[in-house]
Amino acid sequence: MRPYDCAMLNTSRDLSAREVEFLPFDLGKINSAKLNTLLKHQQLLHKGQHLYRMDEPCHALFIVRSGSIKTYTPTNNGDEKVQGFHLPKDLIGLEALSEERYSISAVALTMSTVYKLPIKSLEEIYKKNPRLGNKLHKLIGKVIDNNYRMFTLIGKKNSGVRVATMLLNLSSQYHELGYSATELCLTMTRKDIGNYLGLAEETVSRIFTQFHHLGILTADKKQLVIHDVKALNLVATGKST
Amino acid sequence: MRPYDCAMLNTSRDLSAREVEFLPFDLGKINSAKLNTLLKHQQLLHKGQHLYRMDEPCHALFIVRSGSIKTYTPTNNGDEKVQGFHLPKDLIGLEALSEERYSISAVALTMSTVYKLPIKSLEEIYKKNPRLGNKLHKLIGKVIDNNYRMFTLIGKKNSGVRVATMLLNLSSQYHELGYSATELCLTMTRKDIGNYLGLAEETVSRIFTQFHHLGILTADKKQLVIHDVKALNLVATGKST
DNA sequence: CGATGAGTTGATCTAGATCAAAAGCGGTGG
DNA sequence: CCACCGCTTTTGATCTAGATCAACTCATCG
Repeated sequence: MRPYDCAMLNTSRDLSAREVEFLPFDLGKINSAKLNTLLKHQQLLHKGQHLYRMDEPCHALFIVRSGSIKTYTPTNNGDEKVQGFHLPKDLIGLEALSEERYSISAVALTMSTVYKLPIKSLEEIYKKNPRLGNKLHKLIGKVIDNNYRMFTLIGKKNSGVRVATMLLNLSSQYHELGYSATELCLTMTRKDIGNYLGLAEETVSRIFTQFHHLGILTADKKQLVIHDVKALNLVATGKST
Repeated sequence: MRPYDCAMLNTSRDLSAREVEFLPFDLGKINSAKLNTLLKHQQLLHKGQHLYRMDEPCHALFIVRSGSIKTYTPTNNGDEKVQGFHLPKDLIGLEALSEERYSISAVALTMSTVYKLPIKSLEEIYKKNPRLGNKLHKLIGKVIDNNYRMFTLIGKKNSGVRVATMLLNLSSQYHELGYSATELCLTMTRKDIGNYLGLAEETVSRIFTQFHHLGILTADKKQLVIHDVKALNLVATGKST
């Protein structure tokens, strides 16, 4: 299977059948004309370009369509806390619902496109299309559920488990998108990975070489090849030595 | 101001004006009869009793009305990861929206009461009462926003900052509920606090005595008195020595 | 080309974990 | 009422995973 390709995409406003596949909803009865009235516009982001910044007023949520988005909290001292890496089908911006103002920032790690879901249209979705509203709820639940998994990972697990788990998550997410689960492109730096997992970049690097020596994977710069998914799973579940 | 009191509460089905104050919604136009059709039943929990357990099917969200609820993820080895402590007005159970099955467990730390919000009624809320639906969205946003703060706290901050921040959060939450911000009852053990913050219980204990020596607080068993909120804030923001 | 940033590897240090012991304190049952 | 057990908390001593510091190698790029 082909590895994920961040190649250029069509950026027209209307959703084609192919694109609709990429939405995290089971669209069933909803035709794309109807959907277009809810998902207004899509937006193209170049590498390094921000989708939104902390403290900006929030008028919309976003669903990633292609590429890779990093969310992070800037800290007083110029540093940052990486909060997540978001691939196609991911919903982002929920954290802003409470204050109608983004409380974190989102930046494109590669050229990316996102669908814009105006907050005003949420009400309409719930009213006119309860099934879609239900899907949205499930997505919200998934975000929160995933957060709890992260708390366990960062609060209780050692560096090897953290890195292995993160790589497996990436792998399965790519797989669900129809790409290779074993050969993929890390869109983020070692430093970003470390920051996300509560580790130093040197530690991440060491774990990578350690996994390489165990024959589990090969990580050459951004290119990652997983040779032994089973072994990686054993590490992630703490069942390895 | 009186410290939070976990005393016995009336457990009748209908909401009195006094109780309505305790809901996290700005109820404005909504009269309590109408609300009763949405918030079915309330539930009394004794100390140690579970509200729900991981893997159980989920039919409802809950809003804490009184007492103190701990959520946690049981781990394979009989241990657990504490995910949160929930006080009145907190919404819990969102993580179950994605699978219609709870992915964590919730247990009462003191005698508590909760309002039950059946998932089926969510649709109705959005349809018939968009204002209330909007409030629900804000609550969801708040939960997620708070999760990001926790990621930063646990991924980047040292033990002193973690404990100070947690105590200040508790303090301000009690304050918002109309209780003393400086004199409060810790409903959880040191072990729970440590587990929640990614620290050993011994570390939490040491931080408490350290804060005591600095004149910041007195923690005698469950009883906490904050003597110097300003200093505690300095610690929490990393601006202290 | 120089420069700047990403990645790797080695040496050293330290915050906080772990291990150990003891004290306090309910609760229970005879 | 007392003896006992189990749980929580505290404090001290020791250990270690991972941070930090430092040096070097590549790529990429204006």
